[in-house]
Amino acid sequence: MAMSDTLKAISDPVRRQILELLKTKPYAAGEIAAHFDLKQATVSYHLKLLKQAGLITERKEKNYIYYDLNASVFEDVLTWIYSLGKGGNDDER
Amino acid sequence: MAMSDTLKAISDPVRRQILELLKTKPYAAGEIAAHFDLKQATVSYHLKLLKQAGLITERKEKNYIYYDLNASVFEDVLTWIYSLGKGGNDDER
DNA sequence: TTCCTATTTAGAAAATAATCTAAATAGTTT
DNA sequence: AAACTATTTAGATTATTTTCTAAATAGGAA
Repeated sequence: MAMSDTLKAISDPVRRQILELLKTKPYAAGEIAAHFDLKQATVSYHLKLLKQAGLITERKEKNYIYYDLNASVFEDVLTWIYSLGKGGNDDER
Repeated sequence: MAMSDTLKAISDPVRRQILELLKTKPYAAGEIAAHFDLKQATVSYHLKLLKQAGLITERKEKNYIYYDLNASVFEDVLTWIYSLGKGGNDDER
């Protein structure tokens, strides 16, 4: 649940795409899997990592499991990145 | 050199610590290695990845190689993270 | 030139991560 | 209950990453 998990989670392109998909609305696991050329079990594995990192939440409905984005977890990452912006570098914003 | 490389680079705790070290001033490869319980060759490998990601620059002086932080590369990452902050989430800032 | 010192590169080994197949779980519908 | 649908879990396999040892490079000092 620490920043370390967040960064690990978003270091994988598949997981980033999942987050981007969930940007607009929640999707069921199967719907998410349909977007990738991967087995459902594999996507389920990625969802588990995202969930562990706190980047998504799940909600059961019927026999579906809907996943939703939780971008608030990025706060620590943003803080860390900004902390690296010292006053000596040539061309940062 | 894309965001993908940046995120891969900072997904490793050793590399994050290296960046934190370089926050204040440039250090020679050997000085950086001294901060870790790892072989110099291993640290050199991490420096190579950070360099490839554009997160550090190098400058030769005598037979030392000084590494310096380049945090400007984070711009894309910040943009991506912010793009995930849609208007529907409960508690983001 | 020969000897140091700093660092990287090459290649192998160890550790971790991503993917697949097959089986298990769980809730729905009939 | 039995059959169906959605999804996860277990275990094996493959791929990628991290680390190490040993050798190579390169520049400075004797």
